[in-house]
Amino acid sequence: MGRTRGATSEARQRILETADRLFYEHGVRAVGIDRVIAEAGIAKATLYVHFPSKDDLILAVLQYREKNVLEFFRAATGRHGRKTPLRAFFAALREWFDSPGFRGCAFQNAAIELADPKHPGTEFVRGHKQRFFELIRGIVEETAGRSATKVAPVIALLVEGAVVTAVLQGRPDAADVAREAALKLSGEGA
Amino acid sequence: MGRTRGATSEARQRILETADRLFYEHGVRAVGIDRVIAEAGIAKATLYVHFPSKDDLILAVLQYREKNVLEFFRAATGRHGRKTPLRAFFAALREWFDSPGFRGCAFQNAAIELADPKHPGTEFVRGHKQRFFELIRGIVEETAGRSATKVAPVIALLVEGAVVTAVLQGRPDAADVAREAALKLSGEGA
DNA sequence: CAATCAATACAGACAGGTCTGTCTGTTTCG
DNA sequence: CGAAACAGACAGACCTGTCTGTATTGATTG
Repeated sequence: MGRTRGATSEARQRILETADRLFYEHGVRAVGIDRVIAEAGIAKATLYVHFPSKDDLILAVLQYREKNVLEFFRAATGRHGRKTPLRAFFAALREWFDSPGFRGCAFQNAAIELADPKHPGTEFVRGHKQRFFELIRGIVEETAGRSATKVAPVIALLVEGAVVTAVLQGRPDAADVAREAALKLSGEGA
Repeated sequence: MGRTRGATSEARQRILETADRLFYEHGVRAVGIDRVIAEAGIAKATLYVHFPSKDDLILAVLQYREKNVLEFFRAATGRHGRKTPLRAFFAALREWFDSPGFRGCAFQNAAIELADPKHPGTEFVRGHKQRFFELIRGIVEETAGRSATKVAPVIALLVEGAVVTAVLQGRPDAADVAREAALKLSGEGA
């Protein structure tokens, strides 16, 4: 092995994917480095070559995940059939809630586990939530026009609330409650 | 020492208060038993007499905290001046967000950290959320009458969303966004 | 009143495990 | 040869939970 180098390494990618999966399933603190290297099938030294510390790995995983998350919602909102963008967004949200292994927002979860507002991971999560809000605001604007400035923050709260509620209840129903309220708020009616 | 016994022990109470504070500030996993006993000023054996394992302590702390939380909101909602119960509730929510050391919902945080839906702590949190919802529903009913059945779940989502948003942003603004939306939904107008 | 007993809490060593991060040496492949 | 990854031992810290032995205190009893 040992062909590519730096940010495009195969081993690096395998580490990211494995850590992402394990961190999401069990939490960033509950999963040790040893478990990541065992399941990724790589050597410990290799991991520490690519990520100087576990905190660096956590941050890299969050960045890696954000790409996928934003892509998922943009794609799902884009390929809406006859649905409006807002309806398509909530369909994607519901789809996410229904997906196997759903355990809420990985960013929120990580921020809570890190329990330190100055941790690089937490700061990244803060940025992510702003970017996610911008995504929502863009979608709301397409439907609600200039009243979006007022309703977008409310819809964002509904979405956040639905995520934490769904994961705790183990049921996706909260997505529908949030959708109905959001449609009404945005003037789409139920 | 050694005067009282069982559930009324002074040492037991000191353990609960200390663990509650530490668990809330740093998380249930980040805080070790050694730190609890050091800051509570009790012996390790004493802790294990009252709580057979750390998981038992976590559960006991959650139960202890629920008493205080429900009391806080019931009291705050009860002693509203000219405010309606719903307005008083959101005033209390805002007060909580502004309180020093605010770090979101301890139950939600614990459930995320435990990352196991079958853990006794997680199951208790699930029950707590139901009880908290009933509290909200009761308050909404006093204002919105029979439409409460429809709007109470939405308001609950707004509240949950506001909590996680406020703690991540480090700002209490989300409480006001949620309040305005909730008042409108409940027919109180802005 | 004085001696004793039971309950409670104390201090802290200890075992056995896990954690992160470092390091040595080997293998694979271009 | 040289770059990358391999395997895995190791250090040092921390974790939970157990255990031994001591001190304090209220109640009991002679």
